[in-house]
Amino acid sequence: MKHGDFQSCPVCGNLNILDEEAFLDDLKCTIRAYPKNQLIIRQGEICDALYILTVGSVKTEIITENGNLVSIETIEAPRPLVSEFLFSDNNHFPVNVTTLEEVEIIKIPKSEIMRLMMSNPHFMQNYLTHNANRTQFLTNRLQLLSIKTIKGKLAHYLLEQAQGSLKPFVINKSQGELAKFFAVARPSFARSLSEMIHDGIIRVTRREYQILNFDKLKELLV
Amino acid sequence: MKHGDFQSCPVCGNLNILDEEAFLDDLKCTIRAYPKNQLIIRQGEICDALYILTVGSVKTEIITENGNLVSIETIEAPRPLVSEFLFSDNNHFPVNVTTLEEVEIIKIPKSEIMRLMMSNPHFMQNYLTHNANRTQFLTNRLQLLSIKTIKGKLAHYLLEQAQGSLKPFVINKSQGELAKFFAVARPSFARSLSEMIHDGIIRVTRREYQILNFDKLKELLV
DNA sequence: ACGTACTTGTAACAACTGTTACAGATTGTT
DNA sequence: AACAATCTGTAACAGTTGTTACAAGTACGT
Repeated sequence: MKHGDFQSCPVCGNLNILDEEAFLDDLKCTIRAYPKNQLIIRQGEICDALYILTVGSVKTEIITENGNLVSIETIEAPRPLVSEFLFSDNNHFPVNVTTLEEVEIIKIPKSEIMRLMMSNPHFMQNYLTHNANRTQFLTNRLQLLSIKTIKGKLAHYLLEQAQGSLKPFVINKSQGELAKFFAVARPSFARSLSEMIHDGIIRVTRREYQILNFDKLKELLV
Repeated sequence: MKHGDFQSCPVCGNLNILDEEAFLDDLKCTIRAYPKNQLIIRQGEICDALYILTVGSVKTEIITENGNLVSIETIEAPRPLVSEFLFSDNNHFPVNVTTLEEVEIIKIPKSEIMRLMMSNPHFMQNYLTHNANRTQFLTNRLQLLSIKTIKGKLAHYLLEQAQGSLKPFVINKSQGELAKFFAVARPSFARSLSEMIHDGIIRVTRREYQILNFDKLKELLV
């Protein structure tokens, strides 16, 4: 079977696998494709396998009690999906996962992961590092959400994305998606955005953003 | 050396250690005590060891760009501190850790953790499970912060704490601490709280909370 | 090129939250 | 018991955000 780029996955890469086919056969994993815009993991479902996205991209979201969706992130192949929950005592997915395009996913049972972990120190190290990175991502997300104003959130996010450069950069999200990312209402986000544009702090063309005034942008964090 | 309850730590427990003294001596770890109200880990510092809190309790907080503090959680012995960041690529602590009382902390170098992980499957399993639980905690925190109203946040939190019971329960945080936990201003929190009391939804005596009307409380989530 | 689905801009108003300030209550300490 | 430190209640006002609604713009497939 032909399949996606397995070896450059942050968890499954660098394992010194000579024969990938034989390795995957031996692993008792299943490979499956899903169409675009399909909900493949529901919040609350049991998590007893590691999912590896080898082709395509997905998004993860939380459903809040009032039915709102808060986006967590978009994930692009090759990368594990929600690997950080596999070993938790309460092994239920805390998020929804939805495909953004046609995807291919390898599903590896938890028992196999345990075996791999024991036998392959590289795999273990990869897994630990990946999960630690995930936690840092979530902590950063927490910090973003704890900023009280929309302009402050956007400033935090833009400063992070721009990485100190004055060059324009693309944020591949619509305003609606950004609003969900910031957990705010879409028209409110649009208002804050247009005020910042009007004040000459940033410039926006389609999904291309450019910071015009770093100092004013940083002031919005205060 | 006498020290705290090491063996019931979620990561270090159940390791079939016969001689704890010998184990700790062999581990090249250091044990150290800190006084009350001391900042022991600063946000941004390098993280290259596992910290295990064996006596006392600490709190963790994030400093946002505008200088506000957002509390993440309080941690009680015995438990590892910020173990979830030890293996990240960017190995800086993303939080401050401050003692709430006199504490004792065991510090184990990262290299020793790697060795333990390889040689002791129990330790590895413990570590994985603990970190997975931490990630679930953070995801839950994320969900809480994404609720837009203060009453909604409090409702979410109280419903979680009460666990379906009508009996009073204690939340060991002041209003100021709860406000920091919810990332809102203290007087705003007090106002929302007093309105909910006035509306007969909850009853509060000191730090004892009781839900009087589950239905109305759940409505606040909408 | 046409239509559909999605995206953006904007307005008016209600609702909510932050800020600042101060007085009174509670707690822990000496 | 007295003191200091912390915590709580509350008020007025400004500032920010949510809601709803609608028009206009853009992207995409056939």
